[in-house]
Amino acid sequence: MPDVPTGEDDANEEGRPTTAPARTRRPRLNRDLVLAAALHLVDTEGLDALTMRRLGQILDRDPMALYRYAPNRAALLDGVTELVIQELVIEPADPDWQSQLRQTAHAFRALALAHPHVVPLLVTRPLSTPLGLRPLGTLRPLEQILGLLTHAGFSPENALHIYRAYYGYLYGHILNELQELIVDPEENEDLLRLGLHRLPAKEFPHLRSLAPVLADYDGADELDQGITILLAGLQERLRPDAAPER
Amino acid sequence: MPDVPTGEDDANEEGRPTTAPARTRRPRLNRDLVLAAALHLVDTEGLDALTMRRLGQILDRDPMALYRYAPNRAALLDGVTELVIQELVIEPADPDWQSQLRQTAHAFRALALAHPHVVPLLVTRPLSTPLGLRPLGTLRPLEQILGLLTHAGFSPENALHIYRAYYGYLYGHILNELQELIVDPEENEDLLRLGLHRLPAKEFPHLRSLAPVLADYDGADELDQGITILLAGLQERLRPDAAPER
DNA sequence: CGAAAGTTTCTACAATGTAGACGTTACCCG
DNA sequence: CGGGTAACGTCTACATTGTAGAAACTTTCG
Repeated sequence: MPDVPTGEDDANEEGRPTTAPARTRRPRLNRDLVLAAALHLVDTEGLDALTMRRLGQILDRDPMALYRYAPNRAALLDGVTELVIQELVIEPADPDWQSQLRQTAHAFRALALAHPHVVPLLVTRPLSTPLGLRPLGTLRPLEQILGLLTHAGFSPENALHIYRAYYGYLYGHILNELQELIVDPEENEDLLRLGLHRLPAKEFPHLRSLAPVLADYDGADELDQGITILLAGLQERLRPDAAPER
Repeated sequence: MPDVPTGEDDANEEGRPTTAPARTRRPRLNRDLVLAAALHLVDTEGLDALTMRRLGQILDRDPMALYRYAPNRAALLDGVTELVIQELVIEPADPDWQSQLRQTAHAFRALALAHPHVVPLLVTRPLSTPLGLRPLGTLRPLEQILGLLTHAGFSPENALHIYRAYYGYLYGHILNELQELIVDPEENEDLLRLGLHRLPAKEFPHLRSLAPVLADYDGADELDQGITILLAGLQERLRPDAAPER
């Protein structure tokens, strides 16, 4: 528990003779402040560190104060997810939809790598909320991509299909990449060798021999290849400017 | 809290004059029994229902007894994931790798739909364990797919790339599909309409107009299309029997 | 200055995961 | 078959968590 006042008695530091001094260093709370603090906490210490008490302590409030800004902890998590998703910027103006999608994919990847602990929320939290009821911020990328694609000449239905394949792959890639990466990259290779060495040679011949390849993983490149493949396939199957005929 | 003895005092039912009678209806516990019960619980009531106390109650043991079979709750969850993954069968013999991958994809999808509450574990739990240290059961599909692909003539490196793109898309599709489906399909359409209707028309024109299309979603078809696209792209890019030249 | 609305805190509680010591049962070997 | 040993199960206890409800404080505005 770092970066906390840690006063014995966590009242304000100087006594309170004057009426106004306690106000210093306690800007009025609001939802954005709370969520920002929550995100920071998750980023630096992981999901489990985000407890009401801990967050209250960081914001120098009683934990109960947080309930003014989120009805419960789950809502707080949703807020964090939304915050992260909102960082994603899409340029729906660009007429070159392929390069646009590619660029967005990399932006998304960067986002995920910047907030690895949030990714599990990102991919699973929406499972608890039906699409129609999600916070607007969460739906915006979907809308924008749809816009991008219809603007490029796809029928709405095809745009939706493309979006699904695209986001599907994107999510999956991110999960894959994080799985190979989240560990301390220093010991990564050793751990990998050691770990794979443990596997029974007869049962896992391929995996074992791939240790070196697994060790140097280029996520950006892997993503780019995947997107390329996908886009090529998509373009061939669903032509823009064509009637929906899939 | 259904299907539980619910005796006031949960000692054995008749007193204990004889020494052996309490044994009835209490088969000796073992890891598989515990995990099976855990999976069943998760399947029927969701992840949050899986508490040590609840599981102990179901197995008619003190909650502490479970710690003989899993060092902690997280390990239990991992066990459940592994259990589900092991249900996935892959036929590495089939020389037609494309149809094999397609078939496996559908098998995986079926698995996910059969255990929707486990999917979040499936995709995120591995994040906590470096690849080299995962339980064998978890790595087996990876190994098998690699086998399948090298057997089909791909270089090990290319096999790995294909695996990544493939599993990436697979994971992503599943997450997407569950997001559109997990709600009670009865009220699904209404909820969707209502939900989307809430969106500001100016900001979300495309999404709003897609409500009907969103409402009838054919996951199997969507998956199949995606796989087709991906495989086509892959085949074109990485030919089997060719030297690795990507 | 005083009332009303909005914030923050205090107190309290039920539920959870799990450590440690203790009892109980099953099994094995002489 | 009898006793010893190791595996299995239980009991008690505790620290931590989310959060309800009422009370106190702060700010705002008439």
